[in-house]
Amino acid sequence: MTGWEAIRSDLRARIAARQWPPGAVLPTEAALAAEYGVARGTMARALADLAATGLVERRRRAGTRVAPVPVRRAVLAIPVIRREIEARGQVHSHRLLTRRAAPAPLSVAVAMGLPAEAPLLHLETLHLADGQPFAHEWRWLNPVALSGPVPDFADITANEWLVATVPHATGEIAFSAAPAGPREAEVLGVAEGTALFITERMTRTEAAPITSVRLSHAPGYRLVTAL
Amino acid sequence: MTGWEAIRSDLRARIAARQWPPGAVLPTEAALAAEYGVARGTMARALADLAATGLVERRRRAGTRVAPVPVRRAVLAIPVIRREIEARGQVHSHRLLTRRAAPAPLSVAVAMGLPAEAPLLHLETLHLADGQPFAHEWRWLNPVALSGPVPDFADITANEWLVATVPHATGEIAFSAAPAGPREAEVLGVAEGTALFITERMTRTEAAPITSVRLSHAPGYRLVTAL
DNA sequence: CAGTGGTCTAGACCACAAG
DNA sequence: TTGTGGTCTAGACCACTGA
Repeated sequence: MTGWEAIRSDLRARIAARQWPPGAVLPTEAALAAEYGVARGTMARALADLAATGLVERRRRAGTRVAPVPVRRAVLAIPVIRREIEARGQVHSHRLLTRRAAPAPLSVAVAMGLPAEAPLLHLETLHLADGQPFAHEWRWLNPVALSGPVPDFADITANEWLVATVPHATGEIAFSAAPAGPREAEVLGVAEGTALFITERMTRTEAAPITSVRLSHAPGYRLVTAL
Repeated sequence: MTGWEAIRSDLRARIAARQWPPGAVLPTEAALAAEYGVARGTMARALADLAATGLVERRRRAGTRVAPVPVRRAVLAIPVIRREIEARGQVHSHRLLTRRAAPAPLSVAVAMGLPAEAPLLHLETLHLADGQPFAHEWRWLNPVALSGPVPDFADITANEWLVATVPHATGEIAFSAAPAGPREAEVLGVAEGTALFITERMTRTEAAPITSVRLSHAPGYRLVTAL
């Protein structure tokens, strides 16, 4: 463990031991730096990290205090599906079920910030792990946002093509639960109404929305992270 | 926007514009610092932040390269339920449905790393938003990990009492979807089998496991974050 | 107004891993 | 072996905000 990480750990321990109970003010950066015998910059790094995880709150002039009602922050890793499946030691494959140009349904147009009926490309894909249905992907692509030609997605998934072509765009992601509709039930091989874990992603560049995708995961899917 | 944040934005834009395509190596810290006219420390800060979000990978001697297959990392804020409801402008209330000492069921004992039949305290709580069922909480508490007396939880929720008493412990959190069981259906006022969003949390100190809790959210619940 | 955190600098040494 | 990122230092100025 490096220096500033050791200091961070020690501060965590002292907070957990209630040396500074929730709401209490810690000594200033300068005082703590002196106590630990490090430069103020090092102390700042440790404290900034604690603030980033929501353990303490920092304000100029007011100082650093232990969060009274902590809002824990967890980092969620969101890999592409292929990676996710391969990380389990399974083989990923996919089947492109639908590929057609279509005007945006109203809900999709609103979510993407496009006019209703905007021309989009619609893709429907089934992802498989070791040949078993893993997730159903329902995607809308904005061809205007993509300069080059769009592949036919028979060999490469839209996700992988996009991260290679329009890498590192921004967006939002949402998680929810929903009953399987007729199409999801058929494709995933489950009963209609089965509880499914849903991931919805909106991706955009500064210039234009790129894609909106809804992933319905087969039963048993769990999203896990350290806290 | 501060200096290092502006540099981070600019680097993001240059990567998105494929000046450095996925897998490409960026100039060294020193070179970039010279280009932007800042100290190496400032450059390091911007690059470290990009690495933390998974956009670039950094290794000593090998340099900084754009992540070939980006694993995006999103920060998830996990507030206590009261805060979550109040943030929507609704009023939080709760009803303690069950409070009893009971031996741990096998699944709970395994999850908490305790011997089977370990004596635990079991709490069942319904959380309401503006009087409407919001979430059903099914909690197991390890009294051994709690030094002081345990309140009766009629007035304070277990969650709020815990964060005030055993603040800032570590643990894991998992999200999934499941059909409503008979109890959840009854308490939340939904049909049995309804798709519910499930949050499961395990919390521990270094010394001992503290609590295991399963939250079943009423339909319509969504967990949203920026990407 | 004055004290606090936020940021930046110029320099240094070290750990690591690629060549 | 040596170039790269990772970390640390001592100092400085500034922005914010509570007293």
